[in-house]
Amino acid sequence: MPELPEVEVIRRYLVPVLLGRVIEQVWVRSAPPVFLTPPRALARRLLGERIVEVERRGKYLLFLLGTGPRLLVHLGMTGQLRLVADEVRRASPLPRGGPIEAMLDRHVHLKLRLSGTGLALLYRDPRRFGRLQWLDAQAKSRRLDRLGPEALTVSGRQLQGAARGRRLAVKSFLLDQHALAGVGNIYADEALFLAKILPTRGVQTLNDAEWRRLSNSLCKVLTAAIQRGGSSIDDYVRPDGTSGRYQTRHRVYGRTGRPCPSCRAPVDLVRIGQRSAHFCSRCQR
DNA sequence: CAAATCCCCTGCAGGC
DNA sequence: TGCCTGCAGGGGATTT
Repeated sequence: MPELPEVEVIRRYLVPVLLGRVIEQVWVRSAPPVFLTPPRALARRLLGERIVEVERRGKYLLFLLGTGPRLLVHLGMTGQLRLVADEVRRASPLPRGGPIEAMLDRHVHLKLRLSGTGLALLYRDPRRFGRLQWLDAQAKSRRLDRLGPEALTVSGRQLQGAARGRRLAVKSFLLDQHALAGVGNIYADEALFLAKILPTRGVQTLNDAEWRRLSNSLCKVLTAAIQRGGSSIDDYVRPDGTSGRYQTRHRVYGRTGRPCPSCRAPVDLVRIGQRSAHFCSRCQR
């Protein structure tokens, strides 16, 4: 689900709430394969740590802890980080089916109680494609080290360099996190539309100007999406449960058969590398 | 080495 | 109403 804009929106929301807070209680549900670090060991290590920074790399979030280690979080397709009131309500049970009760369902895998806030941070993930990992103070992470440059700030030259010697569709290239970090299916389609480049084009066929247009389009689309709180299609919500508003601005993603916002021709759909690609065959070349 | 394929999961929409 | 199929924002391991 979440691509770079959604992860960044979550990060910015969490920073003012979490920084300086101590994790004073940890609850885990052992549901493989979410826990790259065994859940009980993860809980033991998180307890008592102070959160000193929250960083993002590609689609990963890193919670930096006071004694040096980090908690690495990837949200997969349906992962959510939610802030909820962590009160004990014995006298008045929660209303059935209410939003808070929904947050305490079987899909919650981790709950961190935050000092001085009355809040808990929940990790919830129905499909369990997300991952949680403890990284020791000096430990290197192969997952992080192998990521390509950040899509938000990548240059045309960098993109071109990463594609050198490769032969694959430009759409597949944008989705390869080792080539470029942060882009997923929505923003790959949107950026290619803005750059007027067909998703099926081989990377070896793009010229300098096209690589430049692509990097500019990536920056433009990702920035606009962050500004509007990300794209809420199905599961994605911000930590307070509210939806993003960029999904209404999608030009081609999820708009198969509907008019291209630029030329009114119907938006096309093809499969590229097992994933759907939306595009306008008139505007994109 | 690079690229294609399969698989991990749940939930939902659409067809019958 | 139920059952079936296909599809979904990700990415890793395995195969070719």
